[in-house]
Amino acid sequence: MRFRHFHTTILRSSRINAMPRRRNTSHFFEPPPSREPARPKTNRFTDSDIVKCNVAITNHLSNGQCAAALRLFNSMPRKSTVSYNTMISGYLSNGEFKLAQHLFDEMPVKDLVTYNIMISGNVKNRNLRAARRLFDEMPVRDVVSWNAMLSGYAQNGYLDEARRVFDAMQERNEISWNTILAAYVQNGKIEEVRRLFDSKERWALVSWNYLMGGYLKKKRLVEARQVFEHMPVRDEVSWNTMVTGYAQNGDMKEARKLFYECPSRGVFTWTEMVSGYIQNRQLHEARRVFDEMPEKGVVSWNAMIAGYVQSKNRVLAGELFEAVPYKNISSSNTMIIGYAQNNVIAKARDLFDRMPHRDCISWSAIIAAHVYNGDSEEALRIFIEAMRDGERLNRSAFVGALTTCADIAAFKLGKQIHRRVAKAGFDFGCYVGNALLFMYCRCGSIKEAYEVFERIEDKDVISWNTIITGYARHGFGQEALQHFESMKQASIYPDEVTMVGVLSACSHTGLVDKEKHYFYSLNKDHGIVPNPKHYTCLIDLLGRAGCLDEAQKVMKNMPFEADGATWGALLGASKIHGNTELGEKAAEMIFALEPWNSGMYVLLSNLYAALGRWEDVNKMRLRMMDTNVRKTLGYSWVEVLNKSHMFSVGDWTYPASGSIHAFLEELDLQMKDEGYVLATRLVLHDVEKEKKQHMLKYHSERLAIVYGIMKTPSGRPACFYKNLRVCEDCHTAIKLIAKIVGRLIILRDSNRFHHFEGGSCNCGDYW
DNA sequence: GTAGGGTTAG
Repeated sequence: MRFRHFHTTILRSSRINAMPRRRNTSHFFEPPPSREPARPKTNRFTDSDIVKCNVAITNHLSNGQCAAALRLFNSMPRKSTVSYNTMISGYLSNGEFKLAQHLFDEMPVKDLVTYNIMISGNVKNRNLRAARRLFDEMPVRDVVSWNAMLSGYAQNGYLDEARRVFDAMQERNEISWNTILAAYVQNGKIEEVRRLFDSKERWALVSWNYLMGGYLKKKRLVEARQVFEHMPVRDEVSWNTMVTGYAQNGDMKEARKLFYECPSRGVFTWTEMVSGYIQNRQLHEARRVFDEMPEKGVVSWNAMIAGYVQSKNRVLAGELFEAVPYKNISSSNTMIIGYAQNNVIAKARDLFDRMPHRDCISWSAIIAAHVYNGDSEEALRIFIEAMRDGERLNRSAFVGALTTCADIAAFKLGKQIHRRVAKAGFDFGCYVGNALLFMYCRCGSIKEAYEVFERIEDKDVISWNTIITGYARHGFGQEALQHFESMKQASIYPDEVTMVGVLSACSHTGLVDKEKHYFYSLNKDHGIVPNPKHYTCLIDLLGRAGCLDEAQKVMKNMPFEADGATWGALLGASKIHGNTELGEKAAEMIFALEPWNSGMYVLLSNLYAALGRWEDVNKMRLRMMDTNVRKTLGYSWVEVLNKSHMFSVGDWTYPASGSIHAFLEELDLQMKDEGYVLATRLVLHDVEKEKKQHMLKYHSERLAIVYGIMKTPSGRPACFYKNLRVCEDCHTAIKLIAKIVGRLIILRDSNRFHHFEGGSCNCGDYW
C-alpha cells in the first residue's frame, strides 16, 4: 500500500532528471503496459525515493516478478548504481542470465559490487572463464570478489586453482577459510582439512561443523565425535550432523542417545531420526519417533511415506499420504514411486495427471514408473513430450529414457538424447555416463560406447563392468581383458559382474586356459564365490572348445541346480558341434525349466536347420505356437517361422521352397492375434491399433516399420506404409522384407495413402 | 527495511 501511494507521487510530480533517462531500446526489455500513462518528469525524486524504489524492485524480484521489477526500474527518473545492481542480481537469481548480462553491459557506472554480482552469477552458471575475465578486468577487488572466485573454482572441483587463489589473497575472512575447507571436505581430502584447521587458532562454529562433517563423510566416526566434543560451542547443525552421522552408519543406539541429549531438537533433527530408523530398516521405531514429533513438517511426512514405499508397504504409505495435512510436490513424487514399485501404474499415472505442479523429479518418477513396468513406448513418449514442452528434466529422467532406449535398441533416439544430455552438461558424471554407455553397448555401437566411457570423469565399478561386458558381448575379447587390467590399475575392485564379463570375454576369444585360470582363482584373487553365471561362462567355454564331456562334468558338480542359462550354454555348444542328442536333452530341460524362454526354440531350430532336419524345425514351430512363447517375443517367432518355411532372412540363407503364401498366412494369423510383431530386422504393424503408432517414432535404424502386409488384387503380396516417410536405412530394411515376402509392391502415392510426403524419415530427427 | 562471497540432507 505504501508503495502504491509513493508510486502515484512519482506520477504526479514533474521535473528533474539528474541521471539521463535510459530509453527502452533493447528488444530484451518489455515495453511498459499501455494502461500506464507516459511518465512525466518529476521535480522531487530524492535519494530516499530511489531507495524506496529499490526496495520495491527487490520485493518484485524475490517474488520472481521480473517484468514488474523492470517496469518500475524503467519508470524511475533517476537511478543509482544500487538500482542497477539490484536489478542484475535479481535477474541472476531468477535465471535470467541474458537480461542480467545486457543490463550490465548498458550500465553507465559499474562499481565493485556490480562486478561481484556478475562474477558470482557466472560462477553459478558454471562459466568460470567469464568470471575470471571479470575478476581480472575489475579495477579494485575486495575480499568478496576473491571469495566469489575462490568458491567458483572450489565448487567446480578445480582444487588446485582454488588453492592458488586462496594463497594469493591478501585479506581473508571467515568465509574464505570456510570456502576452502568446504572444497576439501567435498572432495574427501580430510587430511588437508585437518592441516588447514591446525594452522589457525580460532575458528568459527561453521568451520568446526565442516571439520566434523568431513570426518563423517569418510565414515570416521570416532574422530568426528572427538571434534564434536572439543567444539567450543555447538549449534543445531552440529548436533544434527553428529546424530545423522551415527544414524547413517547404522548406529541407531548412539544416534538415539545423542538425540535425547540434544538441547533443542528442531524439526530437522527429528526428521533425521525418522530417516535414520528407516535407513536401518527399523520402520516401527521410525513410526514411533514420527508420532512423537511435536510438530511435523512436510519433509517429515514425506520421509515416513518414503519409508513405507521403500519397504513396499503400499497400503500404509497410501494411508499416510491421504492423511498429510499439507502435501507438496515431493509427497506426490514419493507416492508415484511407491505405486510404480508396487506395479500399480494406473494409480501412479492418475496421481501424476492430477498434480497441479510438477518438478523434474515428478517427470523422472513417472518415466521410471513406466520403464519399471516394461512400457518402454509410454516412457519414451512422456520423455519426448516433456522435452518438447521445455520441462526442466533432471539426470534421472535422462537416465530413464536412455535405459529404455537400451531396452528396445532405439539407437537413433538414444543418440539424440545423448546430444541433449551433452547440451545440459550431464554427460561427464558416471550416473548419466553409465546409462549412455549401456545404451550404446546394447545398441551394438561399441565405438561410441568407448567414447562415452573415456569421457566419464568418475568411472565407478559399473562403468568398468559395462564397457568390459560390452566388449565381451561384441566379440572384442582382447579389448575386454585390456580394460580389466586398466580397471585394476585404477584401483577399482572387480565384483561378480566384472568377472562374468571377463569370463565371457575369454569364451568368445577362445582363451581356454586363461579363463580356467580366472575361474579357479576367483575366490583367491578377488574374494568372489562363483555364482551360477560364472559357472555358465565356464560351461559355455568348454562347450565351444568342444570339450562337451568336461562341460557336463562341471555342470554336474556345481553347488547349485542348473538353470535355463546353463543348459542354454550346453545347447549352444551342441549346436556348434552338431551334437543333436545332447542338444535335445538340453532343450527339454530348458523347456521344462523356462517354458517362456523363446530363445531356446531358436537355438534348437537352428540346430535342426543346420542338419537339414526341416521337419523338426517345423515341429519346433508348432510347439512354439502351442505354448504362449510366440506372444513373448516376435523376434524368435519370426526366426523359427522363417526357417520352417526355408526363406532367406538377412544374412542367413536357407533352401528356398517358395512357400511364401504359407508364410504370409501365418503372418496374418499372428497379426490378428497380437497386432504387431517386433523383430530385430522386421517389424510388422497392425493398422487398426492406433496407439501403436508411437512405435513409428522410436524405431532405430535396425528396425523397419511396415503398416501391414496385404495381398494385392493380383494376388501378389505387398507392403504398404501409411503416413510414413522413409529414409535410406528404413528403405534397406523394407527391401529386406521384400526378400522375405518374395515380391514387394509399395503403394505410395496411391489414393488410399495420399498422406505420404517426401522428406526426412520419421525415425530421424524427432525434436 | 535496497545489491555481492561460506554449513547438515534431500
